[in-house]
Amino acid sequence: MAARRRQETMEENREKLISAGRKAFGTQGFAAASMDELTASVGLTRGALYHNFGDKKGLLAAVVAQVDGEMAARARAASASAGDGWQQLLAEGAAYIAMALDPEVRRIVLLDGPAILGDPSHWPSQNACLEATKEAVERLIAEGVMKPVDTDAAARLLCGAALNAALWVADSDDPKSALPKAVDAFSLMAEGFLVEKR
Amino acid sequence: MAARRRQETMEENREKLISAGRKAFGTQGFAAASMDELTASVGLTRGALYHNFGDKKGLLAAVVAQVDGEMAARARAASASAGDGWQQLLAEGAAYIAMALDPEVRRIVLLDGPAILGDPSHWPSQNACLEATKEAVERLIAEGVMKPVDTDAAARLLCGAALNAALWVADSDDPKSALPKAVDAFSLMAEGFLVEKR
DNA sequence: AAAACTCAGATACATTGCGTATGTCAAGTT
DNA sequence: AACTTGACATACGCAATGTATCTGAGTTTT
Repeated sequence: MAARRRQETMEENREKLISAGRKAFGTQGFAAASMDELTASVGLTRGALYHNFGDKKGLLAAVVAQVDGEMAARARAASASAGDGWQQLLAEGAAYIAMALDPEVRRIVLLDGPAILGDPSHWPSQNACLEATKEAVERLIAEGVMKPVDTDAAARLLCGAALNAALWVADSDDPKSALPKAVDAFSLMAEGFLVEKR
Repeated sequence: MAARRRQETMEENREKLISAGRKAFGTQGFAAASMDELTASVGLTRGALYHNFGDKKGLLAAVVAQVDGEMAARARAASASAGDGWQQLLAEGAAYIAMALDPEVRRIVLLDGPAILGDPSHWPSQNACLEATKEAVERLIAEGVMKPVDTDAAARLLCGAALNAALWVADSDDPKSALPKAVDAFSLMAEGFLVEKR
């Protein structure tokens, strides 16, 4: 057996734990997830966990950062294939609503994340949804498309509306039919920020 | 000592526990609150807790129901002293934003509530914010003031935006100055639902 | 009114799970 | 080749939940 590099295996183990964390936190929730089971499921012990992430919250933070990053990437993709700046903002919103239909995302990023780690705007991962939305809002205000409002407030309202709507869609009796309703209502409400209606 | 009625003392003890729950859950959060300390603080033991509420979550549900009810009352009051139907809706939204500045409300109703008890729209207390908003939206659509959208979706978006904005205000560096920004942006965004701008 | 019964709450116990202190052995260093 | 480092394992203490059993004040029955 060829001697493995130390840093190499450590990185692999970190990745294993984060991956297991996504599964456990996503399905059972943060509180119910046992760190003994989690670490054993990837052939390690809690020793590895506490060495790498400090504590249970540390693993959650790492998991959140990873999921958040992936969400940002998908939102950018959705935004890029849209038309003008305004439609890009709407596309991002719709993308976030759609992403929040993933139970893992809901549980980890929308429910346990804020409850355990505190407000998303203070996360080390700098909550990608908020950042992206804020940048888009700043651009649109500069272009005179959107009315001049506080960009942080507007970004928060838009994200909050989208993500909260997603929670509703996911928990509704018929998610398939609720999704377009949520997206429609979101687009309509967002138009309140427009200088001139379309 | 006069003999106390059985039901009477039981009701008193339930009230004591709920009151202690508000304090403990509101300051320490659900997970960190010790039921031993909580019950002892009102001169009882966990026996009373588990007998009355089944488990820790049961107490949280009772606390949420109480706080939720009080919020609804305050929202109705704010709504009643506003002008026409549309302004009433905005007043309710502003009231919810203001209420969410109370740390107890934030922690219990906005953070731990959804994470532990599940989606607010399925709470036994029937989340008063959603209900009130939904009724207001139905009225306004019937009157032709608001565009015809799905009422559940619109209510969810409005509440989600308001409450999420409140979380932002509370955690911002300068809540005092953030609050009006949040209320302004909320009012502006809500106008997206209007048939004709004001 | 005395005996029988109920049940709200106390007491005691079993279980689980986190975090920490210490040990250990392979990978890296001199 | 001896020494050092540090990633992870092992073992332990502690806290907290939930459950099973007990008790006695309050209520009903005879």
